[in-house]
Amino acid sequence: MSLATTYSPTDVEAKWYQRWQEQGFFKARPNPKKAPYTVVIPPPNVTGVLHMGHMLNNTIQDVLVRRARMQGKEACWVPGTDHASIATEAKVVAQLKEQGIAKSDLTRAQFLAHAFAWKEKYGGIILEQLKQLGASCDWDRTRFTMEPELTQAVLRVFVDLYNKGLIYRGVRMVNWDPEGRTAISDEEVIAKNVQAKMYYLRYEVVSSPLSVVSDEKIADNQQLTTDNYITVATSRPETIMADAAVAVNPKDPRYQHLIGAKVRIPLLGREIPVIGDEYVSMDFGTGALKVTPAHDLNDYELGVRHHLPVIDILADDGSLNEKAVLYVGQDRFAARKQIAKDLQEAGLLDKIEEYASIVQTSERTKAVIEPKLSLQWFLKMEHLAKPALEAVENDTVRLHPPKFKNMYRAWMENVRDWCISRQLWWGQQIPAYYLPDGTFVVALTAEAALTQARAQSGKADLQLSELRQDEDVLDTWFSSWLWPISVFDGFKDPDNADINYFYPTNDLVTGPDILFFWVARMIMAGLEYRHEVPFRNVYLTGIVRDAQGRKMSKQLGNSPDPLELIAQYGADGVRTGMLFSAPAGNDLLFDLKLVEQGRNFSNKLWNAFRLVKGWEVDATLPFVNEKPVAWFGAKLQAAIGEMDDHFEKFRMSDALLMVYKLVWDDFCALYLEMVKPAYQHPVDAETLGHTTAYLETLLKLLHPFMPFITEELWHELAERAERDYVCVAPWPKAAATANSAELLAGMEKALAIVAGIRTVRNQKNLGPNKPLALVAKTDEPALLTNYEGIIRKLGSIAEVTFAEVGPAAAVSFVLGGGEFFIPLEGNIDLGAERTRLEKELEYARGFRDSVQKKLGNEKFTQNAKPDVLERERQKLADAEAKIAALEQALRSL
RNA sequence: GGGGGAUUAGCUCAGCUGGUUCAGAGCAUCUGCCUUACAAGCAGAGGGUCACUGGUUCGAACCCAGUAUCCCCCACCA
Repeated sequence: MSLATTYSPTDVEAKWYQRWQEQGFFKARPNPKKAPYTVVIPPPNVTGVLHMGHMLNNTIQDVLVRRARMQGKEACWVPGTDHASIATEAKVVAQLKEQGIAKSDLTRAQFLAHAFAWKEKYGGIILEQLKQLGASCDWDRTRFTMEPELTQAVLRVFVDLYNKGLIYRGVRMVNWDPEGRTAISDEEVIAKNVQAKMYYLRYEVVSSPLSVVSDEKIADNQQLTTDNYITVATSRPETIMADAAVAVNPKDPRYQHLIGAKVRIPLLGREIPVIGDEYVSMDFGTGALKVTPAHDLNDYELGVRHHLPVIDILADDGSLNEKAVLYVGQDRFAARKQIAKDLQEAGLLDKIEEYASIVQTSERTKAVIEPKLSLQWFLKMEHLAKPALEAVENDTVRLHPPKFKNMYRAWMENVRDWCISRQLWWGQQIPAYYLPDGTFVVALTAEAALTQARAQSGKADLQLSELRQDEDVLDTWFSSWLWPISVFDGFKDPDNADINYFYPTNDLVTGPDILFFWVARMIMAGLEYRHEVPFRNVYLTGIVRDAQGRKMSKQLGNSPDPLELIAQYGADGVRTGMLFSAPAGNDLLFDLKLVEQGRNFSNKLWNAFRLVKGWEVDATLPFVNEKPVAWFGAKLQAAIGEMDDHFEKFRMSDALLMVYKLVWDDFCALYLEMVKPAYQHPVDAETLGHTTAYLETLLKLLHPFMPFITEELWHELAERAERDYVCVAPWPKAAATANSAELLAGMEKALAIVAGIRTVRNQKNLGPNKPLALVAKTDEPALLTNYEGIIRKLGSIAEVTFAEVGPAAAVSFVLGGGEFFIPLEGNIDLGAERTRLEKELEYARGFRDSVQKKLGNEKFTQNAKPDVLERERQKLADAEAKIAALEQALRSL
């Protein structure tokens, strides 16, 4: 035979992916005769490239989708990409910068032209990469969150929510990203622990309040305040120019007397009041707090309570503006260093302490966030969150693993309004139009806006050119949250065949990092716009880490290139490698060894096929493999049932391991070894028929995991009709065979005898093929007779005989109540044999005693369930039999 | 600071409502084999007082309490 001994995936994979596409197997249409099975892809960034996280995520989706397709469902996997507003804009800005172009030099239209050019060049690379992985998406349905149709959906939703009073515009403290120069949502802010410094600054007291101050109090607190100054602790000395007050706790005896006094901002000299507010903790810092309403949320609220002015000294890029008076134009961090130095020199800095602090950073740009008071658009969340929380609480949407339910609840119960406006260009521009009088209207189109504006202003001659559209775009997630609906055009045409059939989708596979960003909001949008959850199950994958548990990163260089891996090990190998170590919700420690294992498994399967394919049939031969065929049939049925169970519970790893062992251990190592004819001998027709059928069933079970090799072997195994592909073959159904328990138990005993023989071979250093004799003293002679062929073949036993007393020169082993002897000439170490048997006997006795004790316990026999009792009795009987056999064996030594 | 999860063989994890063979798998390790499907392989073996302490129970890896360690999420003390 000319088939190579190793399987080579490269050509095979490309070929089959193309054929599947040609056959249109991945295309899904509403089909009333079939149940829908829908998955929408978490759209990757349009300019992204495949990384290991995508590999895992999409492998899992593909396994689910392929299995559903085989189960006869109308499987629809919708692919697409996300415009990733801030990330993509940042990339484009960086690229332009390299070309010497500043974003500020471009008009909006010019910038967008550059951005779209970039998208045309790099967009969609990732989708091509997914094909190499084998992803069985319906590519005709590929969508992009910023394409015209989806933009329409976004605008419709914006207008609708505005009209419902859920979207409002207002000045609020928001998270400002000075790097991206845009506001971001609370979810896009990541708290980072840092080692920071605490600066203790002196604010000179310039006027005393009317209250009488006792000398005593001043003396007590000499260190902190004197008549001359009050010391304030801050981590941000550069913001003193924005100070509006110094706050102390009114109960604080150290400072009470100063409330109402004026102090002078160090260096700057501006006078600010000392105010009293319960908010201030007396035991933190010096107990005196500088209040900077423009640059801290708490300070802002303090300011509102005490009618303090808001002095915003920071420009959008994080540098100090002219309101700062000092350090104008310097970056906030440079200014911090400088002011510390200047304060020191001026003798206004008491001390600097190291201090473990937390800074808020931007998820995208990593820049330190500035709390900034600004005019933004917000979406009220309360109304939307309530039903979305309920849907998860009552398991209408199930999170896998369920531990995420707690996280989800905590977030939902504390959710704040969503800042949806971004000061960017790449995204959906907010459909709000400002009139010359400063008021605005919200409308789907400029024309509609004009009509509204005329009505609102009472000016019938108002022109379109007089309206100015809001400059901001919407948060990317404001389009992503509509994804399960918008990909089926559910906003444009809410009653179309696709949305009615494919929505709600079934399973969503994504990472827990976007549980709030995306998953929670999709549930909200689904309930608001379809009155139905967008999916039933959410499978949350872990993070792909390296074998040492470190996150994969470019800096560490520990992230393999997925395409390189596929080229080297085959997509099937990589897919199985990833799944071998991917229990839901747990981080996955990626190890090349697992991919190797996956590749080796492909090879194992290939060789099993090679063996079967190479058999010559002789139709005149009788069917000699009844037992193995019946046994493997039973094994297969049991495995299918267990696999289905694993799938229902989203235990993909377990399902894979199940079929892995079924193929490798049961089919290859046992079944094929049992039935395979001697070298160059033909096989009987019935054995070949059963074996081929089994192999086909295994290919089906494996197909969701290893789509390529299974398709290849499916076609290599037989001539197939035009559309007979394993990827659309019916998923095997578990059907219990009548006597399967008996078959399995019988074979298990026979195989234990084989294992006993092989152990003797190993211990005595006999080769695997040297023919041996087996002498059995057993109370189950029928078993031995039934399985004699198998024992002979797998144990290389030439002759099986029964005897009441074993031969003297023999090695023996005890199984159940039976004793088995391998007669050997010469090299028997009687002493060693005795020791081994004695050890075994001691062990068996100990076991028997413990069971006996249990059974002798009245409380046990009264309380235990009957089947448990029965099992214990059986255990006792088995132990007794074994002890008897061992004793007998020792006597005959 | 609040909440959640974890701790089982060298590693990664199963162990589903407490009770089948005195705790399982994969990988790794060790021993022996190039036995014509496969050395990307075959056969076999070793390895765990189930984090610790106490409690409930006839019976605990599993339930309860406490301790320790680790991880995750949330969080406006300057």
